[in-house]
Amino acid sequence: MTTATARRTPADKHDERRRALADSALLTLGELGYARASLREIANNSEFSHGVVHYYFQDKLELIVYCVRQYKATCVHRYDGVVADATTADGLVAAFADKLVETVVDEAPMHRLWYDLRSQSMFEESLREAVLQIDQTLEDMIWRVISTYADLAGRPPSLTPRVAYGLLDGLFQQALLGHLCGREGVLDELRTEVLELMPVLLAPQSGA
Amino acid sequence: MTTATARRTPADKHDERRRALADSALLTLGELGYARASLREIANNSEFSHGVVHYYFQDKLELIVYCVRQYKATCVHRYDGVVADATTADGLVAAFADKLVETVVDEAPMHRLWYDLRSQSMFEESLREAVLQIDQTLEDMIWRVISTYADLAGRPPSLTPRVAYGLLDGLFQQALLGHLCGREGVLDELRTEVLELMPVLLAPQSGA
DNA sequence: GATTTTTCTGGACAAACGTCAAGAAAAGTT
DNA sequence: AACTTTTCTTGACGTTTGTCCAGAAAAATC
Repeated sequence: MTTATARRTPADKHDERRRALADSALLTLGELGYARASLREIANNSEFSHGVVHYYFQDKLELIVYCVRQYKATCVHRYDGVVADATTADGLVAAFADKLVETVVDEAPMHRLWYDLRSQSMFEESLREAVLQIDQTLEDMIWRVISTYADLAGRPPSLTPRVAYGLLDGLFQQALLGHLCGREGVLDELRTEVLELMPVLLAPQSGA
Repeated sequence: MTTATARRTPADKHDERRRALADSALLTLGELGYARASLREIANNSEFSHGVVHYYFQDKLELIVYCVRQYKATCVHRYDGVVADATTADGLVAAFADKLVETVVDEAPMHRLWYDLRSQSMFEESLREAVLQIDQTLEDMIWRVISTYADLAGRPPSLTPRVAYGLLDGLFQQALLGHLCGREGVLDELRTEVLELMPVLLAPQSGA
């Protein structure tokens, strides 16, 4: 039991299983949404049986919240590369816009789930704490982009982090809906919209 | 039967009943959300029995879509007064911001329902047509404000209607969530955010 | 006022839901 | 190898759901 392979404590294994179950559940949740994804459907799309859910989670809500928190962790560093690799202000904006478009395409199920849960939290109080935390993390994520952009441009941001996040989230949500509805050109629109919006988020150029 | 009081055809009465049922259903939907509002609960909060729903609507989805369309009709002229009464650019912005704040407070249930349904439409294709139509109407509504503002200020808008709506909708949604979560100061924040954002939506002042 | 048509009620149905628990299977321990 | 603990399966439970329907009640028509 003290071999090199037995490095995991039972508690670790328990957590690992929870993570695996949540990973699998996220797929079903992203496909069906919060309301229509039943525990049986979630279990059917996993390697587990439907009873095992209550072995690792107290109830459905705890599973959902755990899933969302886990998703947050993978999502919140999506634009870190954009920030790290940026050398010019315009380059950062272009890379950021591209990454946003890429996210709409590649991560559509996860993001509609996120918007679903945020809407549900307006009705279900037990979801609000997690939602507010995630929203804050996303706001921070966006602000890292904005403040780096401001540094590169040599101009301070003209809006608060909250507003900047609200604006970009609004655009993103519209684009996601349009994309899921099959509207043509919605991705290019998002890109140009972001390219036009970003300069506005900084204070007017002093020497103009 | 040809008296003055019998001016309504049977078809009219049928429509009237549908409207009354939808009005009642909207209350329950705004309280519980799309997923948790069952037809029985909707009927219980109305003057009808749960069976009558299927007399006036084919299924739950048709009722929901009808409700949302009906809500749209009452919602889309909320800012008409603001536009009509405005005499100066700054006055319009102030009145608009006040009206937005008032809407967050007074119409929170209806608006969280709207966000709920828009999120659901990302999963349920049968909701998308109605959602896109309403979104377009809301975009038009916002654009009437923006273009009037632009006229009064003597500066053209610097963004497309789609972007303007996306931005304001993002701010509004954040404020609504914050308000429902009981966060202090969120209403004043929304007001100042809008006051700061609106000038940005117009082209830079020519003579500055 | 009788008859037809429209409107509404309340119960019944199958299906799906979250939850639970008894016991099998596997893993770990001595 | 015997035993304990952990992990998982399976079936069952009580609700709740959307939908349907037989028939009552009301309205309209003649």
